[in-house]
Amino acid sequence: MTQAPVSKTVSKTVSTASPAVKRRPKLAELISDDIKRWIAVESLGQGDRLPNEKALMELYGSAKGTVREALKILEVEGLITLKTGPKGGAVINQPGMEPASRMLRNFLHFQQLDGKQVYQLRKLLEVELAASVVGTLTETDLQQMEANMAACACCGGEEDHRHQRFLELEFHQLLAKACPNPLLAFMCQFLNDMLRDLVVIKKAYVPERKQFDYANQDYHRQLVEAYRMEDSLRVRHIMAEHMADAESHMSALEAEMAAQMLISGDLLHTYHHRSKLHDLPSANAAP
Amino acid sequence: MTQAPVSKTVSKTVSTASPAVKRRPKLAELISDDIKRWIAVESLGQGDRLPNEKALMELYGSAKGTVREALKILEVEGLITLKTGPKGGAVINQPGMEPASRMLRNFLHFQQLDGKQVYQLRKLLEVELAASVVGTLTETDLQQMEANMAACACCGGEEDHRHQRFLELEFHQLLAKACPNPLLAFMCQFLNDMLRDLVVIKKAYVPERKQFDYANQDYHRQLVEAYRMEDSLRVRHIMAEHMADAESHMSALEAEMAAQMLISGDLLHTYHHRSKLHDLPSANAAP
DNA sequence: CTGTTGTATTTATTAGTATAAATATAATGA
DNA sequence: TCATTATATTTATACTAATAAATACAACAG
Repeated sequence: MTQAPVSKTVSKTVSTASPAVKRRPKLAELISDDIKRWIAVESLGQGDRLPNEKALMELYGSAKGTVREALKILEVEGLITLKTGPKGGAVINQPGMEPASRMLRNFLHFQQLDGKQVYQLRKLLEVELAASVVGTLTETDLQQMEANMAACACCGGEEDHRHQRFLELEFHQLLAKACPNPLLAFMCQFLNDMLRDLVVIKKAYVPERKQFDYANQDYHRQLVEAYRMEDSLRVRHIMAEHMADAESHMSALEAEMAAQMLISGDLLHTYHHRSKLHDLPSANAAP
Repeated sequence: MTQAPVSKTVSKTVSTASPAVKRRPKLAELISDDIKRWIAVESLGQGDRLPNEKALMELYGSAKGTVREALKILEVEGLITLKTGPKGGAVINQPGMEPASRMLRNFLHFQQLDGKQVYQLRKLLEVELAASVVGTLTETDLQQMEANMAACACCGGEEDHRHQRFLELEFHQLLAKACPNPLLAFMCQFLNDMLRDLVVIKKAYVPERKQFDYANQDYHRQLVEAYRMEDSLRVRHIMAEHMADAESHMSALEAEMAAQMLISGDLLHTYHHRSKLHDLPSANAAP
């Protein structure tokens, strides 16, 4: 009815604005960008609701599918969640680290990244992070860390060494969660997640290095001790040693990572599922 | 015809696989995950083609819209690009840093991040990066850096100080591009991009501090000098000083960032466009 | 008051159709 | 022979309509 010219206006405005080089922006992208701008300008947050699909349809003069695609973009970016039913629809969601983490893994999947490079960063960032939480750790935090150490020490016998590594990394995640610098926290958590998934994937990862486990536990013990007396310098020193030690124990298995980066977190449990695409008669063709 | 049971099979398999807590995964997500798995397992890259929409429709026994949504997800994640025409369709694309960068900004938009925290990381990472490219810089790289310095020195007079900052950051981008560690390179480029957009947004950003510009130019000059003689320690020292100096000159405007994080890069030029959503009679409601 | 059932609302998915864009190929002209 | 133009084909893009699924809320029975 009256919405057709509206659609025309939008697409024309932007197609002239982006002068030459790139492709014509798709309608759904324009809409999602517009909504994003709206979120930013109105500074919406957690729980605020977008108009429902029908309203957006007539607002932008687009069809349902187009609006859905726009919303899908925002959903993939973690900015909204879509629910069905009344009180459903698109609600603003302040994204956690997962979307960013997932994208970073997508990026790294096609790069060559080895364990040495991971530890090049970990040696810097974990130390900085460790120092940055001195004085900000609550008693609850410390207790969680101690609980983690207890779990580590308890099942340290003939149990699965992979579980040890899990707990070891969980300790560092606790630290990261307490970090006041969100960027630093993100980077450390990302590195920990990568190492954790590496432990999952490489099932051969059971090199019976008990001494390594014991050393880690000792480092953690010393760290908590230093945290309790809020000795920043000591924390730095211990963590630096801890990371250097971990790097030196880095197995050859960790040397090549970034191969299975795409299959992250949630997808790991279905890793062995056959892809439907395998049944294709002839699909790919590389010139 | 025969594809209806296929669809049923997929949804049933996974709905039982994810036991309790989360919502039923949507069909489009399952498909996109499956394609992702396919990409990883077959280790496809750059230019390999996915089957066209029709083929995917009958392969997964889903409707066009669903397949389109699945492809949309992969497109947002930067893993494929969709083109029309013959030889068009979905082609694998190894994503650059942009998608990850965008998501990270989405995340940070809702956190509180200030300039101090940015420099907490920059002081570590830029130094490490600077040192890591010693010996790997090509003559071309060095010439580009010198060209950048020349541009910096030339327009240094009464010109726009914002342009100075642009060039200054461009110098660091050159370094980042040469870094062999993709993660370190990403993080440094991300920090630079954030600072760059900050310069764009804050139009009031013209504090006539010529001394700062001159100091930066001198640091850069010294860096290139040290790079030419491949003096790793000297590079570290200069960059550390450079960053400390930059932090000390950090303006109050940079203190609060992370407010306009959502409106990144490409969207900045349309920043003042009115959002269509503003015309809404009554949309949002926060309980 | 409590638990169940029904109903309304909203998204999710499907189906079909039509349009526009991009490319390859054939036809045409020089 | 070569370049240019026209045409046809392939493909995504967009729209319309209709059904299915899920949830909140109200009505109802115990």
